[in-house]
Amino acid sequence: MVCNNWSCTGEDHLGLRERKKQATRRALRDAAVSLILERGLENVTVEEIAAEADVSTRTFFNYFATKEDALLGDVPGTPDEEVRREFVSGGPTGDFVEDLITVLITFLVSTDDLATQRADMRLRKKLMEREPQLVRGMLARFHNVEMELAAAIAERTGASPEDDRPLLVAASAMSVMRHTMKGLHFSESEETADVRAKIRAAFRHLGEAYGPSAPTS
Amino acid sequence: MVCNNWSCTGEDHLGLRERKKQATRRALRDAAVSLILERGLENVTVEEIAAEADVSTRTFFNYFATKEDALLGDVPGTPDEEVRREFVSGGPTGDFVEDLITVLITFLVSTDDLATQRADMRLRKKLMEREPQLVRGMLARFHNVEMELAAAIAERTGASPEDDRPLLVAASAMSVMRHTMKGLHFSESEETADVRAKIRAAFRHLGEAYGPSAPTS
DNA sequence: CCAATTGTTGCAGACCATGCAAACTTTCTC
DNA sequence: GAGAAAGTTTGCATGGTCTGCAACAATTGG
Repeated sequence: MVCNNWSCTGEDHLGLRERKKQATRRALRDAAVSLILERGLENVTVEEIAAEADVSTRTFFNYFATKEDALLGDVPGTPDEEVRREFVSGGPTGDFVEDLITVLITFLVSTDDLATQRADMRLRKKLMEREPQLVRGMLARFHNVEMELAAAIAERTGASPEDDRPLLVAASAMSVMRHTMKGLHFSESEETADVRAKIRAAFRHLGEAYGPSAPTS
Repeated sequence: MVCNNWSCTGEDHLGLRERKKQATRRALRDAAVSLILERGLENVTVEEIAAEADVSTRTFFNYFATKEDALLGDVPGTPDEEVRREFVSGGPTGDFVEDLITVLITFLVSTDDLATQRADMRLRKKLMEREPQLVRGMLARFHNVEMELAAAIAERTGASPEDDRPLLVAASAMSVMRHTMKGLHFSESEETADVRAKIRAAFRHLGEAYGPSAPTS
């Protein structure tokens, strides 16, 4: 990978135009995050963010629809298409919960390199603590993921379109994921296996709480 | 209950001032809902809503912080205090899931009379279908409920403050509730017992999906 | 180097939302 | 009841968000 003044993350053989766009986007995002961590969501205007990133206010809105968008960024879009296909066709292990966890994890780690990813996650966590209103927007994004996940589950289990249980399972799985994320620190020492174990424990706890032999905890 | 030109729902022995306020609030809410169902969220301004309710634009904002607020209204606030206390102290049946369902149901039915309640719910459903953006706000409201619920669960189970499993259980319970609400029609023929059965079935399904003897569906 | 494409910018304008002070209405007190 | 106290409504001014448009600038491809 090659680094220059503008870009350090993407593929190299992109045109100048594309690289500049990525750079501007990142500059805006960074400006938004740092200013708002410093002064709070209400005390920073789009105008100031744009100025910090050396572009016009108007340009800000060419990149992000709202101020929140600049902060929450391009969080978990769709899962990796390959992972999705494997899940739908019953893989990789054949165990429903284990395979579900695999999919959930791919929502967390996207295409960027791992270090950047983790740093972004830590920043996002800080932002949420500073400005709880942002949780709102985050939940909305998760809702989109939930829909995708439900579709995948329906496909894997062969549920009929009227059957809405896949929606239920997807919704609760997203609860598990949200919950697990809250407990993560996104530090260097956190291994994927640890994350998997945590998610597994959460599912197990739900199974025990709601399952056939429901205890009182 | 006594009805007059302004108010038909609340207690009767309220002062004139209070009755007028309730009436204005309802007028604004009704105006917002009907205009937006008719023309869409983007094509109705606060000015128009206020005009329809015969108050000034400024007054609108004395009642609601945002346009969305007028639509989603005073949805599930806190659960009935009495129900909460009973749940916390291990009642009413002693079975965790059953008692949880009881609490969830009280979130759905508040102090208003049942017919109004159901009509409001139907309207809200229509609004959501017409304007999916509103789901966002609804999720945010549910998030508050989730926190309350988690606190109640923690209290009942005696979990220590660092134990975050109550949060997990509350989150998934809210998923169940959201899911169940989607399947309800809020018609006159829907009995509380039916609702309870549906929620129970959903919990059971989760228990089976994630439980010890996890099947592949 | 020219032409097509794409990105940036400023401007005008609509709308949302809040603070403030004046006018008005209800309630309280005597 | 009359008048003071408390609470509500309203207009006005202001600042901020966001969009459409048209001119301008930069990149790309031949």
